[in-house]
Amino acid sequence: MSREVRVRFAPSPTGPLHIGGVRTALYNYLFARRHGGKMLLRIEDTDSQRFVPGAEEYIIESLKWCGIEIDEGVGVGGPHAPYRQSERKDIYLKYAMQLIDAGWAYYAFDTPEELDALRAEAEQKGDTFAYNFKVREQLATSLCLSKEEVEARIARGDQWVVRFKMPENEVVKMDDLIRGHVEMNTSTLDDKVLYKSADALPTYHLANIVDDHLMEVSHVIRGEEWLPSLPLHYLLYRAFGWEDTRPEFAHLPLLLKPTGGGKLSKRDGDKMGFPVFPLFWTSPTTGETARGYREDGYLPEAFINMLALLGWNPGTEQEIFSMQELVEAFSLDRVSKAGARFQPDKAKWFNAQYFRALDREQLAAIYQPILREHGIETSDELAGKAADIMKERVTLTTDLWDLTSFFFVAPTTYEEKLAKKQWKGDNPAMLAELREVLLSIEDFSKENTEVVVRAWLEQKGFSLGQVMNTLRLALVGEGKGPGMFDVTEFIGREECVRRIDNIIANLKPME
RNA sequence: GGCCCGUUCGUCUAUCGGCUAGGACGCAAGAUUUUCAUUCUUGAAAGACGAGUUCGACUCUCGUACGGGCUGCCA
Repeated sequence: MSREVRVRFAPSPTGPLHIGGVRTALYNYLFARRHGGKMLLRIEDTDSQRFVPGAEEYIIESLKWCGIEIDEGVGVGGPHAPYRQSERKDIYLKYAMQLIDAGWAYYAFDTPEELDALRAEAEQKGDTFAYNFKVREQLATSLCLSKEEVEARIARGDQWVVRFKMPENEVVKMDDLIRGHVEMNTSTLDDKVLYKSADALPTYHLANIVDDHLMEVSHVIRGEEWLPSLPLHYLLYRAFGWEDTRPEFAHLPLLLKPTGGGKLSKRDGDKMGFPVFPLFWTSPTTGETARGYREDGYLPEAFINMLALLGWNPGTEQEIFSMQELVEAFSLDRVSKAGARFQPDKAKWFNAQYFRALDREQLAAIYQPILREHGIETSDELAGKAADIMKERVTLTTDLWDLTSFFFVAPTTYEEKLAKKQWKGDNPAMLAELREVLLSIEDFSKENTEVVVRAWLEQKGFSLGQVMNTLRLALVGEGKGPGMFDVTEFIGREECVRRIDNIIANLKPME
């Protein structure tokens, strides 16, 4: 049986998407593209309590920044619209009732308080309360209440939920594309809530199965935290009579905190010393903010490349992958089983690799907004050139200004260590002489300037290091930066002279 | 606690019974360099433990330990 590949990314809008979610979306996307299928975006907002305004927009913008394209779903539309579960409300009740009618589910009237009490009681005895075959006939459920009583309770407006009637002692045999064959005994499982009358909304389990079926999803690729509910999902497909079209499942290894203490979560914010979100986020309720990869100066291609390799590998030694290359190389059976700790240093390395591959036009586009923030108006050509000269030293795009500001702004202070070493003895006089040499140069290209200056220093018997470092002190102010002839060419003859005059006038020789 | 999943260098990983266990990040040393970087070379660094299967186990089986997930009218 081969059917059209249709996968979905189905986040819950309870806050910003974290990088684990992005990776899940990415693997879904790669799988869809690899097999010529469709990528859907469904918003699972069935928990009215945890809904966070702005989260959906954030998710969409994040995917867009990452280059993960949605073929069908929220923000795009499609044949199975709507794709927001809160807008599909009326669909689910019917299915919940169908399950009750078929004996696969039942009404339960326990209040949250009663359940809390039962849990507390069990805990006191060192037990864990489970809502299952052992207790369901002793509780306020349609399994033991009379039909009249059930109807009366519903009619009078008592709140109820629909629970799945988990069979007793049955071994559910499941197959996972990543983990292989998995078996679980239903006696260890409990009767999950499928539908809640309080807000007339299904829970994840029901909505998920119904929507995946209705939307003709062929493969469910999701985090490993869902593995324990797989038997329930299998049983739901069976209860609905949809086993023939039940999707294949793949449970991805979790992304762990770098400290090793559990799975990465939204609450980690950026307290780990690196962003856990793709984009900057401001909480609409608390006003709290969290850093994002985009704002921190990462290139989306580098970010994606890094994420792709966290839990998957191509089996070759290739490390740098464009999205297209990822699509071509991706396969679920090369996804690893063990959780992966996120490693911030590697993300930086990827970014540095991608940054140096940028051409001047791309560099200018990235650098111009940063320059403007610093009050520098310049041409795209010069912005691109400045960034290009220094690009091998850039890790994050936010490094750019620190690394290249001297191209645009003359130094006002001089690094003490370098000044102590260079601004003494004959060096000030030597620099004054070099000023005249520079003034005399007609063709100020770096190649020509270098020829002239080298000839001069050889004739004078100066050492290259001495001259260059003193000149660096005058033009850059610090012991860093590109080759000095890159600097002279970039800032031009007049600016060179001006900066030399500046240091001679303002910095007293050391001794 | 119960159920489930996992376990190769510090980290991400390769190895699908024959290994001198490979690569990458990071780290260290050296070389190149007008500074800082880059680059290049080299190095240190791993099969959780115990049984079994086998001519042979990192690879298969079982147990133990450890890690993780789930155990909500959250997803």
